[in-house]
Amino acid sequence: MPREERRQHLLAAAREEFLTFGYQGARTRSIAERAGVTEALLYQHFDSKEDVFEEAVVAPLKRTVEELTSVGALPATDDDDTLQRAHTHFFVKQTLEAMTDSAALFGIVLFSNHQADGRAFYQKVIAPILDTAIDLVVANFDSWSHRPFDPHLTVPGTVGMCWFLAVDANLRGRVLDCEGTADQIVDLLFEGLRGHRTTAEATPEDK
Amino acid sequence: MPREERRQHLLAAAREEFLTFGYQGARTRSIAERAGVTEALLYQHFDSKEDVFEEAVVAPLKRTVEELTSVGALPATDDDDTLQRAHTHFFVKQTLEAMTDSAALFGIVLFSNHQADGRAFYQKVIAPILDTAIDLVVANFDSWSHRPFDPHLTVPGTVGMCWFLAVDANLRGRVLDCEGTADQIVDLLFEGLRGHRTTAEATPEDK
Amino acid sequence: MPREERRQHLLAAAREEFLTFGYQGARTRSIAERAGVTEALLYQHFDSKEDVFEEAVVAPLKRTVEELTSVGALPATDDDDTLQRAHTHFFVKQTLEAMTDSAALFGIVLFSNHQADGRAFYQKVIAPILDTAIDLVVANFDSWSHRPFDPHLTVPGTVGMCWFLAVDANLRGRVLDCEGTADQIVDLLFEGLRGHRTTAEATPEDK
Amino acid sequence: MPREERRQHLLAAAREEFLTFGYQGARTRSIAERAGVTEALLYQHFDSKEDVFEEAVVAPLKRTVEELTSVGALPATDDDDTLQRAHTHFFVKQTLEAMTDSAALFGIVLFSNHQADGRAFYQKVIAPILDTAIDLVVANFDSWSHRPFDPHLTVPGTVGMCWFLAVDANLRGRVLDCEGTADQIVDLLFEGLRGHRTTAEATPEDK
DNA sequence: ACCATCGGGACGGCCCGTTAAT
DNA sequence: ATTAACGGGCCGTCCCGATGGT
Repeated sequence: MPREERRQHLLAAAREEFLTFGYQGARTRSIAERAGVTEALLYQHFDSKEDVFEEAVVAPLKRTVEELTSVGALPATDDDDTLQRAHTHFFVKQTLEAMTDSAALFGIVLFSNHQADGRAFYQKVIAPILDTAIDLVVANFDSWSHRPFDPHLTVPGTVGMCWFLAVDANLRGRVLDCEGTADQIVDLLFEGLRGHRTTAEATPEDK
Repeated sequence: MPREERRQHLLAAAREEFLTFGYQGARTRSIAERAGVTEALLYQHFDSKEDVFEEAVVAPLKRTVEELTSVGALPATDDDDTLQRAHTHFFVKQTLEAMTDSAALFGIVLFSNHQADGRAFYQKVIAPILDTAIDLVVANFDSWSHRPFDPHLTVPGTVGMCWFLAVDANLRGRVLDCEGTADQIVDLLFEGLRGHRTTAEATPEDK
Repeated sequence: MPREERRQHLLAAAREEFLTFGYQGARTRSIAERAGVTEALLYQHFDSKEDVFEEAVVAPLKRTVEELTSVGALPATDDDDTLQRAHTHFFVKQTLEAMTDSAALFGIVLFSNHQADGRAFYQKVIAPILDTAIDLVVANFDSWSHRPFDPHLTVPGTVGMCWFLAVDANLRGRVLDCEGTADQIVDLLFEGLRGHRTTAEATPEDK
Repeated sequence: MPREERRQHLLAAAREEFLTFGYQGARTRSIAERAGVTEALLYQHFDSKEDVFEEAVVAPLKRTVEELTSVGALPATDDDDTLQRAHTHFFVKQTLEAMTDSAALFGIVLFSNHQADGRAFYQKVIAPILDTAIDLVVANFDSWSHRPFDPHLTVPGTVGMCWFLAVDANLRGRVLDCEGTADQIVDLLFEGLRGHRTTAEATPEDK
């Protein structure tokens, strides 16, 4: 088997193992077995267990996060409420989709880490992208009409919703309808639960 | 030292250790050292590492969850929007406060567990209380005026917000202002971000 | 409870435990539990686990062996075959009875000892009494009529028979009829050693 | 070193250790050291200490016992006293030789076992072959002339003699002359069991 | 004086992550 | 790419002293 393919097999096996047992609970032996090879071979592709973890779990997560960042950075300025909303919808959907695959990975990295450094990962990888997103929202603050709100709360809050919804679906063994869920989240964010008197169309279609 | 006190010391030490390193990463020796005793003594108070984990981490978490359930079960029926809102505010604040202490514990239990059984814990402990809360919302559905929404999304979504906000504060090393945060969350939930035309007062006080 | 009685209880409990699990397998905790007391108390009556073993297992065994020696030393000289036979019968029966109680104890001491010193016990305690018995037989060698035989084989051989018969009964969960068994053994021994009158009487009572 | 060879080395080392200290007294670390390797390697060849015991001690013992059984099952029917005697001689000698190697192993298995299951081993392995031998004797009961006797006593008795003689030699640090000992034992047995011609020849050759 | 509770140094079985030598 | 091998360490607990209650 070509070297690169073998490597990918090993990474997939490692991801499974780490997801199931966490970093400390994962066994290099099991990883090798999952990939159908000997342990020694694993150590010809990677330097150490930590290296495997980095490549199998942390790296993909970083990639996911970076994609989200670039996505969020899209159009920046526009004075239209509708566009703002479409923009948010896109971000939320993207986040949900990312979480569908990676919700558990986040959990592992944040809470089951090698050296109590979930905090480090968060501060170095997650927090910055949240801050970027917040900055973006702040930058657009005047370009659309809205009630006053604090992006330092709404942005992490929204991400938290997405994460937990993905975790919930995952742990219940269901699949998340990203598109529909994104619709509802965005609607909730922009309109709120309460019926708006003037916008007469809301009341009749009560569920 | 009296038996019960020693036990509490050990539990506190264990909680620290588990929070820092996860279940598999925690060392029974370290737990004992943190409590200033030998490992042997630890095993006179608990049967096994798993037992320690159960008592130090899982049990308190269950207690927290149960308190939330009882809190959520409060008044049930009322036809006033304001009351509904106050009610929600209370629940959100309670959740935030619970999360301030236990956010990381949840992470540990869900993602760094002994036998890949975070799922089991979720399905047996967390999911039911979410469902209870959802049922409650459904029961009150007709007692107040609101736009159509799906509690299966908004309830977990709100909890997810609270959790992540707590995790965020925790990992950034900040403290969360539960009261203020609850205010904002409830406002966001009920009113949405977008300014409501009729309520003319929203626009001027733009940040 | 009076000190001596408590001590006897402890010794009995210890004997049980040692018989069941051997020296290394026995747990001082279990011994105390069997006696219904705490471990600490055990150590007020005995200095160490080894001390307990010595008093509960080795000492009784020595006593048993010494009784056998004194028994074997009885009449010493007599020129009568019948007396010789009665004498042997007495010794065999005594041995069988001793073994009924102590067969397993011998096993423990010889094969499950603390420090590989089953050999030492054998050489210091068992071998001498075998040698004494052999000397006795040699001393009486000319006082009765018999075929030539080597006491160095027949004496240990006889003891071996007794031991194994007791072990067999013990492990099968049966009780040994010492009297009847002794009869048969002696008959077997003598009709082999002693010269026979004629064959006539043997054949008819064939089974 | 090739796997199988290493395995045999380990088994030999284990046998030594178990023979010296019994099951509970044996240390897996010592076994490995005796074999000149680390403990970790021991556990790549065997699943557990008990597994090692089974393979190093119990299995060889079973093999020994089975050989004895097949040996004992030889010619079954013959009407000649001499043949009967030769037959017995063969069995006794075989038993003695087996015991020379395995006497202590028997002791270990019966008296120093992991879980007080010497009894189980006896009932499952030893008792059946004794019973087989007894049945064999019973089957040949009418094919030769002899005094009445109970094989349920003489068969275990003979085995007991052989065992103890081997144990005695072993613990005294001597070697057993199997051939010569077998001669004497058979002589002892038969001149007791079988009817005798006349006494005349016995007396003069007194030792 | 008797007894139990608290406490620990030491080690036993097991095996994990990792390297040489093929 | 495998087979053989190991240093080190974890969980569990065993045997045994002090230190207080009654």
